[in-house]
Amino acid sequence: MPSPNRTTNEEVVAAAQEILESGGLAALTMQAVAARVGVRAPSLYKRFHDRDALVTAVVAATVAELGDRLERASADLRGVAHAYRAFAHERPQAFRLVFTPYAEEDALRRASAPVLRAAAALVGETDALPAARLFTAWATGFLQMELAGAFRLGGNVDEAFDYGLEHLRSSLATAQP
Amino acid sequence: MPSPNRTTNEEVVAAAQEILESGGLAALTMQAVAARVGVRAPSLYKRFHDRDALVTAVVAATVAELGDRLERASADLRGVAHAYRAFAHERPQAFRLVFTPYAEEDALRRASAPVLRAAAALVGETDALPAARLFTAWATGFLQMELAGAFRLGGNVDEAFDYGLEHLRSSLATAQP
DNA sequence: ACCTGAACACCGTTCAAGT
DNA sequence: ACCTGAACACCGTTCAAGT
Repeated sequence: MPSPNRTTNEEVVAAAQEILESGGLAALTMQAVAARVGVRAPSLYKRFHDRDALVTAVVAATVAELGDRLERASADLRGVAHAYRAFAHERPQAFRLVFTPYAEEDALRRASAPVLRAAAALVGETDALPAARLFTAWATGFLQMELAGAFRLGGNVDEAFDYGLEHLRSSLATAQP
Repeated sequence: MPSPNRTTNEEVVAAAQEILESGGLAALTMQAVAARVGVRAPSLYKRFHDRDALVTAVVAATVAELGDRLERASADLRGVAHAYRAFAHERPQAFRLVFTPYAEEDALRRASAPVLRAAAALVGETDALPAARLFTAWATGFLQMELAGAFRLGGNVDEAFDYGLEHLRSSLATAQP
């Protein structure tokens, strides 16, 4: 065994996450990632089949971290909502990739467990799934629009988020159509 | 004037839209677009400053078409919602770019006029803006998740959309928190 | 005036050759 | 066993030269 490993998959993914966040997806090149971990680009192909596989691994790591954040947030829907938004603000580039074909289904399901629990606490187990979907769709769309700058049309964005959150909370808590 | 124009900006954008929809953003190369309109890639730089400017023009055309569709839909929130979803299904690749920094703010505002009117019809002029935002965020997030395949976890997606739509409609119609 | 071939920098990817 | 230089195909972009 003349050559020990000079890096690890985890180190490569972490380097890729940093490059993604500071320069966007276009900056996430095999050469940039390789340089950051101290190897040459061809070495990365021992670890990831191609650039797409590396991006997929980056998104998987992002989704797992998002899930951890939601787990640690206060367990009601308000806590989950604000943790979700805080994560999107800290990692806008990575967040934008969470709802693309790069994301794998089982990782998304694991990360959504805290949302499902918070929804169940509000509306009961029976209606938890549709309620969680309604909430997640709204929060995801809101953040996507906020990150894209679609809210520059005046008005306080923090207040708009809380307005939507409280509206959804009260409507979910009272009735199911 | 020895050389008349061999193409037009509109033709270039239309070609780019077709390539985007059939092969995704990565397939939208200057060479592919040029070939489709019968010129060489360098000619496109007479019309668009760079690839980013061309993609921006593609998104602007998409947003304008989306606005036309929403205008022609039946003017209530149900009609607008289903027209929005139908457009996303027909043009998933283009739709995905609508809420990114490629989209320009004034184009988005024009396209959202029908949503604002439908919201006003439901909740009155005073609360139309927050209601329209709540609806748009939900619909956008739902479609983003649907297109990303995040709803494969069983259940009828059409029913989930209508469930969310009716829930939002009734909660908007009854009370503002 | 518009278009193009040629050129350059850069990227993804492969692979034979190094240690 | 892992890493790399060299090579190839491809892309964005510029520009002098064609008509």
